[in-house]
Parts: sequence; C-alpha cells; structure tokens
Amino acid sequence: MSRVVAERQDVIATLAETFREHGYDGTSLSLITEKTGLGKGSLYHFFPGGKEEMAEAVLGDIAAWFRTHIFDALRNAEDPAEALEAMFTGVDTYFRQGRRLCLMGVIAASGAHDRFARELNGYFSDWRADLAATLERAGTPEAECSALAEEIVGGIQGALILARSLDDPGAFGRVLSRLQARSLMASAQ
Amino acid sequence: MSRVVAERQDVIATLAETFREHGYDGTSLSLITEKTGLGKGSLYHFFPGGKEEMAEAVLGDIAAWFRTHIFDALRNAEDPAEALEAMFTGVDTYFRQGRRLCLMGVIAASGAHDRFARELNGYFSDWRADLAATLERAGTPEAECSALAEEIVGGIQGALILARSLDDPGAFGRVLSRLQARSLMASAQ
DNA sequence: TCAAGTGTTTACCGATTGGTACAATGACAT
DNA sequence: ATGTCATTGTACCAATCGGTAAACACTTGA
Repeated sequence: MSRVVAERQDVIATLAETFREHGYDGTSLSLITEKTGLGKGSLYHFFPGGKEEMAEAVLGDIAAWFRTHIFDALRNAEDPAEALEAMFTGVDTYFRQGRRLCLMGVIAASGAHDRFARELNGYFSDWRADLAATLERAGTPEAECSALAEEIVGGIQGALILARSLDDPGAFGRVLSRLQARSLMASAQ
Repeated sequence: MSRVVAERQDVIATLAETFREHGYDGTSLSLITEKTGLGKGSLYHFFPGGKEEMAEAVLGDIAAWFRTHIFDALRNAEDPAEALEAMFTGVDTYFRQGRRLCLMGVIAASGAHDRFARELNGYFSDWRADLAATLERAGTPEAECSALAEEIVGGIQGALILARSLDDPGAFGRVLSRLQARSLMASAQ
C-alpha cells in the first residue's frame, strides 16, 4: 500500500519534469511511457482520465508543495521578514537557480491554458494574496502591498523565461535578489 | 508582386496569432489551414520548410517589428526619458493591455524552445542591451542599468503570464506602470 | 499566342496521436 | 489452496499528425 503511494508520487515527479521540459502538447503518451518506464496499461490504471488527468495530478502536487512550503510559511510565520527571506531562498532552490521552469507558467503560456484555468488562477492568486498579507505584516505601506506582491510573483515567472531564453540561469538569481531587496526596502519605510 | 507580399504578410500575422493562442506544438497544420484559409499546397508553397519555417518567419517578423518600433527608437532617441516612456506605451499597446501573450515567451516556455534558441536569445539580449544603454543615457547609475533592464524585460514577460493566469488583463498594466516608475526613479537619482 | 512562372486544389503517404480492450501476472488475505 | 484485486503487457483502434506529389488554373511578359 505505502509502496504504491510512493510509486505514484515518483510517477508524478517524472511526469512533472516531462511536462516542464516539453510542454503539455509536446508531451506524448509514448514520451511519458519512455520517461516513466510505465506502459499504457499502468498509466491508464493510475490516471483513467489520460493525459489531462496526469497533468491535473501534477499541477495539484505542485500546488500542494507551494501551499505547504511557501504559502503556509508566509501566513504562519511569527517573523514576517524572516518568512519573506525564506520564500526567496525556497523559490531559488525550487527552480534550481533558474535552470527549471515553472510548470504553471508553462501551461499558462500554452494552448492548454483554458483547460487548467482553475489551477492556474488558484496558484497565482493564493501566492499573491499570501505574499501581500505578509508584506503588510512586515511593515509595507498598505497601499503598496498588493501591487508589490503582484510585481514579485510576476517577476519570478518572467525571470525564469528570461533565464531560459538568454541561456543564462544566473539572470534568474539576479532578478530574484532585486525583488527581494525591493520587498525589504518597502517594509523598511 | 506587391499584392503577394501583402498577402504573405497577412498570412504571417494570422500565423502569429495562431501560434500565440495555441503554442507551437498545439498549432497543427489543419488548424493553420482553418485560420488562414489556405490549403496545404499554398502553405508549403510559401513556406517549403513547413511548420518550422512558418514559426521562423513569424518570429523574424516580430523581431523586426520590435527592432524598428522599440529598439531603434531607444537607441536613436534624442531624449532618452521620452524614449523610455514611448517604449512602455508601445509595449502596452502591442500586448493589447495584457490580453495578448508574447510569442517569444510562449516559445521559450514550450518544448520547442531549443529549436528557436537563436531567435529567442537575440530578441531578449537586444532588448536588454538597448534598454540598459538608454537607461544610462537617461541618468541611471551605471552599475544599475544592466540589472534594471533585465528586471524590466523579464517583468514584462512575467506580467503577461500573470495577467493570463489570473484572467485579469489589468495586472499587466499595473506591473508595467510600476516598472516604468522604477525606470524614472532610477534615472532621477 | 504561347511558354513560364505563380498559386491552388486534391488525393495520398507512413508515422504517430490519445485512448480502449483484455488477457496475463502478481501479491496477498482467507 | 484459492479467490480477490491491484497492476501490467500487448494488440488494437480510428483519427490526426506533418509532409509529398502532381494535376490544375491564373497571371504575365515576350
């Protein structure tokens, strides 16, 4: 039983990397079969809904990870400034210093975006809301919080695309530090 | 002769919107046939290299547009501050107030990114370089220019993805104004 | 008038797509 | 030992994929 769950988690992790690298439409079942080592029989046993259900599972998994590791940490932190710092380092690690794309962004920029609109909307609006609240707790002027949160969440997505396009992962870290510095400046006002 | 060129330009414009909306892998030849009203024969007459050549033509067209309307305007402007303002309003118009994605970003976030790596790299590095130079001419501290340009170019991409994901085009304009304000602040120092 | 492009239509190609059906296998509790 | 049920391999499906071939019409300059 527990082994089954663990294997399913492994499959989801492999699916995530495959979708990240090839996009939703670029990920064929044969590619999934190759990457996961699972035949169609197994795949459709775990995900009766086929490719769409696989992507949903992956997006759900990612959303859960961010919820527990980033969003909850922002909301529950005693020291909001500390939580902000943890968010930036956590994000830098998660996206492998700019070498890994965000699957939410990948889907949003693909033709499949309307099929997963709910997941995308939830992810980004949760992040924006929790970040804005934490910025305010950290002392950022109230009028500034929402816009700054929007700028940071969007900036992270853009930095990932920029890093990949320029073939320069370092660009991600540079933009990230600037965004972090801005959140510090705002809360020091 | 001139009509042929005009028609080809129309086809490229339709191709661009189709790729933007459906991504590279999500754009099939039958979809292209439907959107352009051209059969395969005509399509392969104009673009013997098939889908890849169509995308290349579109990317080339977009790069040329930005070169003449944005990059050159930045470089040749007498008043750099004015050129910066023109860039932000031009970008806002081009991306239809956040309702239109950037095809360069769409390709970068897709599995086809390595096939068009040269185009992507050229677009983003040109933009970054010309923007950085203009920021410096506008009085931005030298050490700040390159990083700020990077932040702005990336920020625009991220804002487009954010706007689409939140189904809130206005988010694009809000981020854009903040980026513009920042470029003004930096050059006022 | 006629040859030479320039476009377009239509039929077709093998390969691959996402998905289904089902028999075989395996582990495991009774 | 046996029945149950989760898991898997294989064969198969119609539809669509990107691309090719060749006959066809239209314009145009000589």
